[in-house]
Amino acid sequence: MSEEPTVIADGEAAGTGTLGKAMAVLEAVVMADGPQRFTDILARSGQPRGTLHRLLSHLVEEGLLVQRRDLCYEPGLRLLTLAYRSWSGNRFRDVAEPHLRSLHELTGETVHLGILRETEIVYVDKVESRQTVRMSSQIGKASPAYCTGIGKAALSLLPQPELERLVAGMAFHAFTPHTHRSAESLLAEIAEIRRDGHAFDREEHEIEIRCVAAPIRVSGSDLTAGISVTGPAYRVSMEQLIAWSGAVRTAAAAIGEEAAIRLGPGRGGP
Amino acid sequence: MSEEPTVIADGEAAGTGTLGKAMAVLEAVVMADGPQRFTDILARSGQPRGTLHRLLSHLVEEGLLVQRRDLCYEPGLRLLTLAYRSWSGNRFRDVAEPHLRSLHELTGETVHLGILRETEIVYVDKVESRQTVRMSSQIGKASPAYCTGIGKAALSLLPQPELERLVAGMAFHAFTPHTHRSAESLLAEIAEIRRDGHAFDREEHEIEIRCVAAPIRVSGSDLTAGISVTGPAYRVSMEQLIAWSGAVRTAAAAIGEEAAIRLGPGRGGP
DNA sequence: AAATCAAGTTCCACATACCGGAACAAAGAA
DNA sequence: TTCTTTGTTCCGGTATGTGGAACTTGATTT
Repeated sequence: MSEEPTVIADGEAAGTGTLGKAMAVLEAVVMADGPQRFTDILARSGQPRGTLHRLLSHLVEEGLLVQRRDLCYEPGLRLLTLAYRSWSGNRFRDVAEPHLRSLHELTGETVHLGILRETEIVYVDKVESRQTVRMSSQIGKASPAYCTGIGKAALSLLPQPELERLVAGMAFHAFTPHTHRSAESLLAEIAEIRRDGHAFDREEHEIEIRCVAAPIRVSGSDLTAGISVTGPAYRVSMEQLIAWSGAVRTAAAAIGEEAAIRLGPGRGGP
Repeated sequence: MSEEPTVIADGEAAGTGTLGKAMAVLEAVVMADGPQRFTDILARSGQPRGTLHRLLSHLVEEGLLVQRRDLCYEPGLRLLTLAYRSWSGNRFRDVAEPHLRSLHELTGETVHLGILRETEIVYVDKVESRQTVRMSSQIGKASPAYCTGIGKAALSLLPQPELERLVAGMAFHAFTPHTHRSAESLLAEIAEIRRDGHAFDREEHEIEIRCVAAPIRVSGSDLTAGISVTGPAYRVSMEQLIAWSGAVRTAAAAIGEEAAIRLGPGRGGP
C-alpha cells in the first residue's frame, strides 16, 4: 500500500456552484486512465461521501457517466454526441478546412488547426498525410501552449498584459531537452514570433517532431487560433520548414479574413 | 412575425435537478444549428428568464459554452476535450479496432462500430475506404436504431420486453421509401435478424446506401453494440452483402469475446 | 429629439433541493 | 465469528438555486 495517494484534488479549486462540482467530478472520471471505483473518485475529488454519491447518480442519470456492473464509473456516450454536434457545427473549422487541405497538398505533411483556450491549445481539425496509425485521434486533444508551434503562435497575438498573466500561471514541464523551461525564454521567443509572423516547434513537445505554425486572428471575435504543418525530423528539415513558412502565414491570414466575414457579419465593433 | 414559435421545449421533460436543467440548456444550444441568442434559448428551453440567465452564466464559466461578442452562445471547447479523453480512453473501441481494420481490408468498404443507447445508435469508430470527403466526422453521431443496420442488429440482442418498451417509444420517420414505418414491420424484421445473426440496411436511412451488420454481445457487460460494412448501392449489391455477412458475424463475435475478457476480468456475474 | 419597443441583465425575498455527517447494508478478510 | 473495507441511504439544516419584476441598453419609430 505504498502507492502514492495521488495527492488530493486537482490544481484548481473545485468548481463553484452545483454545476461546477458536477463538472469537476465528471472531469475527474474522464481524465483518469481507466474505470474509476467510487473510492478512487472520493479521494481525488475531495467531496464528502454523501455528496459525491449524489453527484455521481445525477451524472449517470444524465448519461454523462455510466456505471458498470462492477460499480466502476466510465465516461458515457452523451459526451461523444454533444462533441460531435459542436464539432460538425463549428463554422470556424468549416471555414478553415479548405485551407488546411491546400496546405496539405502543398507540403504533403500533416496540417493542424488549433484554438487557444487559456494556457492550452485544443486541436480542432487535422488533415493527415496518410492515415498513419490512429485515425481522427487528437481532435479535441489539449496540449500546453508553451511547447507547441500553434500554441506559441497564438500566444504571440495576445496583448502583453494578458500574455504575462497566462505565462505566470504556466508550469514548465520539460517534455524534451528542447522544451522551454522558463517564462523568460518563452517570452523572448514570443517577441521573435511577433516580429516574424510565424513560430517553430523544434522538437519541444515530442522528440523527432517539428512544425511551423502561424497565428490566426479573427477581427471582431476574441478567438485566438493557429495552423501548423508538422512532420518527422528525419524527413522535414528546419530549412524546409522555413521554406513553407510563407505559405502557412498566407493560409492563416486567409482563414482569419474569411472567418471574420462569415462568422459575425453583423458585428465588428471593438 | 409569422415565424413559427418553434413550439416549446423538447420532447422530453426538462431534466430534473439543477444538473438536469443545465444539461437541457446546454443541449438546446449544442443541438441547434447555429449560434443562439438569449431569446432563442429562452423560447426553446422554457426556463424563466432569470433562471436561464444564471444557467447560461454557469455554463460559460465552466467552458461548456462560449458567449461571443454579439452575445450569441456557442458550444465551448471543453466538450471536445472531454470527448477526446473519453474516446481515446475507451477500451471497447480499442479492442474492436483491429477487427474493423481487417474487415475493411477484406471488403474495401467503410466499416463502422456503434453502441446502442436507448433508441439510438452512437457511432464510436470508423475505418473509411478512402477518405471520401468528411474525415472523422460521424464519430459521436447518433442515428435512430430502427433504420440502421447496426441499430437493428443491436436491438435484436435485447430481451423481448425491453425491445418492446423501446419500440413503443419510437417515432418512425420515413427517411427513404424503404424505411420501416411501423413497430410491426420492425419487430418482424428483428425476428429474422435473431434467426440469421445479421441485419441489412436496404437504403432505409439514406438512399443509395446499403450495409450488412452484426450484433455484438459482451458477456458480463450490459453494453449492446454492433459493426457494419457500408457501401454505395451502385457498387455493393445485396448479393455482395450476403457474401460478406459471414465475415461480419465472425468479427462481431470475436470482438464480443475479446471485450468480455479485457473489459471486466474480475467480474462475470449473471 | 422624444417616445417606443425589444433584448439582455440584475435584483431580492422565498423555498426548493442540495449538503454532508452519520447510520446502515453488503461483501470479503482475518 | 468478528473485523474491515466499500458502497448506499437517510435526514435535519441551510446554502443555493429560483423566478417574477424592475432596470438598463440600444435600436427603431414618430
